[in-house]
Amino acid sequence: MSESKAKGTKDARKVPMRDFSQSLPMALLRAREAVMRQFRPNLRAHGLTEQQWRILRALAAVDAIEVTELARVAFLLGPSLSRILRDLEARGLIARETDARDLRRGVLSISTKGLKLIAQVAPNSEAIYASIARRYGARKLAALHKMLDELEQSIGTDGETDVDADE
Amino acid sequence: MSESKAKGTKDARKVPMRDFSQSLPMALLRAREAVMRQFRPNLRAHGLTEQQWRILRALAAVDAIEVTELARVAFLLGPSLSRILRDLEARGLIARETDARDLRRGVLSISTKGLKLIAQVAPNSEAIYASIARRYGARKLAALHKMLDELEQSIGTDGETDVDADE
DNA sequence: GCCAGAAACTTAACATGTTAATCAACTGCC
DNA sequence: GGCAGTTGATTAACATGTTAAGTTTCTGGC
Repeated sequence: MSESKAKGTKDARKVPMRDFSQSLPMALLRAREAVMRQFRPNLRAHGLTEQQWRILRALAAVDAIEVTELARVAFLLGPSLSRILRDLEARGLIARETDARDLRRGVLSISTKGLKLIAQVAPNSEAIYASIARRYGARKLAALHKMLDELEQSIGTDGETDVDADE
Repeated sequence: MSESKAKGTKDARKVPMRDFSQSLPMALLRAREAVMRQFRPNLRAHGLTEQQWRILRALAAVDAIEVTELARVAFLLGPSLSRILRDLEARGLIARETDARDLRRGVLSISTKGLKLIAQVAPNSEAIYASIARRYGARKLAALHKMLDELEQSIGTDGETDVDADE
């Protein structure tokens, strides 16, 4: 019933490697997609993408913030951020000015219009999150967060994981 | 020293919502990125993207497979898959033919050249994975996999999570 | 055996991810 | 005080994510 539809499934393996079922990136991707599938419709209904929403939330949490720092906080690469900021500014959801001490730096802040939009989206978004927490278990969710953080730490710390390195 | 550089950080919150630190999608994204950052250089050195690698791996594990089934297995959307298959076929890494019984269906398989490429990439890739498993802990990694699967299950099962739904 | 509707892909259009290159502004050093 | 090197940010170019529309082929009912 749930067997693969591929022909010759039985021992058709041609290379010595883990199966997808043991792929960590895949597992993380699948889990994330399952979560995001819950949020996207709500965001889309308000004309927002996931990344735009991340930026608005980050801006709403502070008075003002520089572009580079925002990229770090919202976990976006510079080029993506540049494009999105251009759009959000054009839509009047954010405001930007230049740092007087360092003309290279851009300083961003959310607009009143942006805050209103957040107020419209947040409730439903929070409810969806609560639903996930309820179904998965709040305690378990906290444990998952902890394990993900630790994974990030154990990887980020040191090691290039370069096989040919002496170490 | 490590405090936020944003001005007025203290209680600058303007909206009632969770902080990013409690965002599940962000946590999953960060963890995944930390992992992928380890693999990407190796793949890129062989002219492969993450998704192209997923497809080759999936094809190497079977004799032949249909496009739709491959999309499911490699967790890619149809449009992305179409583009990637076009490129991989042009590079001679895969072969495709049409199902004689149903001319709509495309049947894919990996080529000898594709298998050779996998053989070149896989060892290093496996070593990187082993390094992650060693640093994070094999037992813990297995537990994380389990929790991610359960998260996916608890979300995927039923519920639209629509706040306005009666349920 | 024909035709409406479904199914399997593919194309299209727009947004983001990713790396490299560019550009303007700043910093340190001589 | 001027220039090499660095930094903050954007632009460029290509690949994928995402949703909608289009194409070809099947399938079922008449």
